[in-house]
Amino acid sequence: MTAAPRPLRADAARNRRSLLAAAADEFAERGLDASVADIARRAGVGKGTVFRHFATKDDLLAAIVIDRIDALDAIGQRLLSAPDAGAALLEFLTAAAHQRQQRDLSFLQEAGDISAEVTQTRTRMFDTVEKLVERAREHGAIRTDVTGADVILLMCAPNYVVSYVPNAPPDLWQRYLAIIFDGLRPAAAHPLPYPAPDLAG
Amino acid sequence: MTAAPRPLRADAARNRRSLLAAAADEFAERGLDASVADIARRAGVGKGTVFRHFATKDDLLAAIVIDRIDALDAIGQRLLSAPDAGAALLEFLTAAAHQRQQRDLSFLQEAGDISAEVTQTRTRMFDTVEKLVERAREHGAIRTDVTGADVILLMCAPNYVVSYVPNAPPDLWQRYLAIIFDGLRPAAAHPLPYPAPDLAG
DNA sequence: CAATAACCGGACCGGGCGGTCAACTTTGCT
DNA sequence: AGCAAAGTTGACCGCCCGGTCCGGTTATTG
Repeated sequence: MTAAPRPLRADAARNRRSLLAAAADEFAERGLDASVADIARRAGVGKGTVFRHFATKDDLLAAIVIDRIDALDAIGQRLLSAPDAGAALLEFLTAAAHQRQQRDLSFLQEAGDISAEVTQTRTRMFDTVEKLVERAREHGAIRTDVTGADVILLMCAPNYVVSYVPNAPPDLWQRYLAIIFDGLRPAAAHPLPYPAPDLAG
Repeated sequence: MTAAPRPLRADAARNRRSLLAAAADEFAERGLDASVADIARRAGVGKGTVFRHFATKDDLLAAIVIDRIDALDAIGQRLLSAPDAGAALLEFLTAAAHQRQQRDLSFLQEAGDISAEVTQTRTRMFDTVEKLVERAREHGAIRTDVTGADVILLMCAPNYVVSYVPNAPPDLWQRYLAIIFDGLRPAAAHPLPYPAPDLAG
């Protein structure tokens, strides 16, 4: 499907790369409403060039988001065959938080349903998480009443929480990931007052 | 301090009230960048009137934020003399989440240091939370290695988490508050990999 | 019931945004 | 080297935003 009709010209490919990098940085610093003009300037490129490569600002965002989600999914896939299922889940969450900390990717979630491709990629990653959770549950590493959806939702909480600390040290998220993960352990085990949601809707 | 120099005229007072209500609703629905024009329309008032009552959009926001924080602080103060310190802390967090769920007040946090008065009010509430946490810790209701700052930071996580569920049932936050609170219990008790932050900075 | 001070409202302003386009430059093939 | 196709650029467009301002309106007071 969608076989690449033509290879990209050398300068175009180079510009595309700097554009993606600049956009990721700019979005990370300024949030979802970083301006296209600033992104272009940061990439050392005219504003028109941005729109040649990405029809819309949202398309640019989608390209970045898909890239990140795919990277996360790959990590998850690999961890599916790790020996300790509980440690694997924790490591996945650590990787996710770490990725979001390098460049604050809170916008990754804010960017809801930008395109069908984003939705699709995200669904793929959700599946992987579901499997990780199931495995951890079977091994008794996490309580039986939490689902993949729960973990997906809680996944970004550490970064969110830390984002309200003025000059936060870069690894502070580890503290809150630890607390939340402790809440997922069987030892915690107080009954949950509400059923888990279905993220497919 | 700041003794009211003149009572407000009847229509002015009425408009001010509708303006605050409309702004709260509009901010809740559209987020921090709801437009002043929309707020004015919703309040059945001209745009100029908004700026007569609140010199700036941020001032309007600050008025709402201060109101909410004060309400929360009052609840906290009351709970300081509750018999069960652990239950009191949980109830405070429940009240906080409930308040944020009625009208999504995520912007409450986003609205960082809008004014000195906001900072001051927030600091007051932080003190109350600190006391609640201390009491709960002394009663053995929560683990010894979590601080007031931890609780303050985790306080808004349930609402945040739920905000990414497409058509979330209104009480879903209870599930995530329960999980996170379980992570605060002594039973969880895995050592935390990072020291707690200082929110005063 | 005036008279006056307080208040209201919406046209208006400057600025920044996402996105377009036609003139110009670069690339890569022959 | 030469030339068509691909790529680049920045001025430009329409739009919406926060904030201003003044002519008209309304509440209050004696």
